[in-house]
Amino acid sequence: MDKHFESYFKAAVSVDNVVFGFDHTGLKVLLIYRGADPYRNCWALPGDLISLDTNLSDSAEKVLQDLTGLDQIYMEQIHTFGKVDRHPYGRVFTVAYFALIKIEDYHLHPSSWAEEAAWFPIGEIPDLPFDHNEILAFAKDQLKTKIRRQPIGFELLPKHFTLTELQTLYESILETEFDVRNFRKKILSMDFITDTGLKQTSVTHRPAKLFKYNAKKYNNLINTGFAFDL
Amino acid sequence: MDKHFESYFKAAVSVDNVVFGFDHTGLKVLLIYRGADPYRNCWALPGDLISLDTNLSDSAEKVLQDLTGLDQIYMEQIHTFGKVDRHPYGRVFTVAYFALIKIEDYHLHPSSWAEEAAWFPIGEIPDLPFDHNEILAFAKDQLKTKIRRQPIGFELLPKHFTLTELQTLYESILETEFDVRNFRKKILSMDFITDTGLKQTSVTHRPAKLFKYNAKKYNNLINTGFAFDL
DNA sequence: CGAATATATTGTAAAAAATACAATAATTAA
DNA sequence: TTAATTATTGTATTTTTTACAATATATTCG
Repeated sequence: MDKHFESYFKAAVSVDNVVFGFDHTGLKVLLIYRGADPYRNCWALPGDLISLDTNLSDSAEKVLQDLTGLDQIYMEQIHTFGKVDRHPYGRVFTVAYFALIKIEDYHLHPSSWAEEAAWFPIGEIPDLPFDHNEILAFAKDQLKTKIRRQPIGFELLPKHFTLTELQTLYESILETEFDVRNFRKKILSMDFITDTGLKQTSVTHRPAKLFKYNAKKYNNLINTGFAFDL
Repeated sequence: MDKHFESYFKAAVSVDNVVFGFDHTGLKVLLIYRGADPYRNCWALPGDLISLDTNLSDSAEKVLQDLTGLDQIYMEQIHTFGKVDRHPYGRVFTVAYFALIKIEDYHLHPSSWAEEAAWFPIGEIPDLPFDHNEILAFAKDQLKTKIRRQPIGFELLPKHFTLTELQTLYESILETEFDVRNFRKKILSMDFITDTGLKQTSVTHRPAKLFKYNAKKYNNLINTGFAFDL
C-alpha cells in the first residue's frame, strides 16, 4: 500500500440501533444506560464500535441480539452520520439502523456494555449524547414513511392482534386518525390479514376477533404489481 | 482515551457517487476511468476516501463538485456498504450517494484522480471494481422508488422541457408506459409544472410547448398534506 | 336475571380519482 | 398543396375513497 493511504485509515465506525416497540400506551424506544466512557451514566441509543473483522450488517445484528436476546428481528439501515466532531475520542462514523420488535417478546437481557435498558415513550426522550437525538428523529421520520408503504407494522404487534390494535398502531405512528369502517375495509381488502378464528380473552366487554399477518400472501401480491399504501 | 479503543481506529471511510443523467436515448450513469491504484485502468464509480477533517456530507459534495464542476446538485445518501473484504488495502466502509444532474449542463472537468469520465447507458454497465456493481444496482432501485414519490425527475431535465420529454423520462426510469392523455392530465393537475409560454425550436414537426418545474408551488402543496405519486 | 356499560362490527350513498380510448392541430419538408 | 411527423385534447366507465351511525356481543353490577 502506498504511504499516502495511511492517513485515511484512522477512523472508527460504529452502529447505532433505534429499537422501536409498541404497546397500548403508544410507540416506545429502547435506550441503554451507558456503563462505560465516553458519556458514562447517560441514556443513549444501543450501539457499538465495529471490529475490523466484522461485516457491517453482522455488527448491527449482533448489537441487537446482545441487547434483546431475540432472533429474526426486522431491521433496516437508515442513514450514516459522519460529522467530524461527533465523537470525543476521534473520528467515528456511525451507521444507524432501526429495528422493530414485539415488545411482549422482549425481556431485559443486559449485555456487557449496557448496565440497564428501558423503554422510553417516543414523546419523552431525554437529551442523548453524541448526535443520538438527531439519529432518533431521523429514524422516527423514516418509520413514518416506511410504515405507510410496507407491511412492517405487524413487526410491532403480537402474532395475534385485533383490528383495533392495528388501527391504533397506525394512528399512533402516523399521528392521524382513520375512520373505523374505512380502515377495516381497506386492510381486509388487502387480503393478507387473516382471521385466526380466535377471540380476545380476559376483556370486560365484547371480545374482538384475533387476526394474523400472512407474509406469504403479501409476497404473492407484490409480485403481481400490488402496492401497499395506507 | 482507553488503550482498549485504539484497535477500532484503523478503518477508512469513502464516499461513492452514482451520478445519473438523462437524454433522449435514456438513463445514463457517469463512471470514471481510474488513474490510480487500486484498480488502476478500470471504470468505476466516482468516489474518494474521506479525510479525517472533512464532514461526511461535505466530502460527498466535494467529489461531485470536482467531477462535474457543478453547484447545487441534487444529491442524497442511499446506503453504506461495509463488508470486511470489499477493499484490497484494508477495512474501508463506503457511503453511497446518488446524484441527479442535467446532462446538458455537464462539461468534462477532470479532477486529479480521474483521467477520464464517461456516460454509460444504464443497460450497458461494465464489470466494476470493489462492490460498485452492487452499489449501482442499489442506487437504480432507489431512484425508481424515489422518483414515484418525489418530484426529483426535473433534476434530470433541462430547465425548460416538453411534456413528452417528461413522460419519456418517467417511462424510461420506471420501465413502464403511460397513456399520453392521462399522464398529462395527472401531471398538470398537480399544478407545479407551469407553461413558460415558449415553444420548441428547430424541430421538423409541430413544436411542443415548454414547461418548467415550480419548486415553490410544490413546497406549498406538500405543506397542505398533498402527496406526489405517479 | 335484567340492565348498564363498554367495545366490536358492519353497509351504503356520494364524491373523487383512475382508466380506457382516437380524433384533430400545428409545424416542416417535399 | 400535400405528406409526414409529433402535439394536443375530452368523455364515458370503472374503481377507489370518503363520509357517516346503527346494531351486536361480551362483562359487570345491582
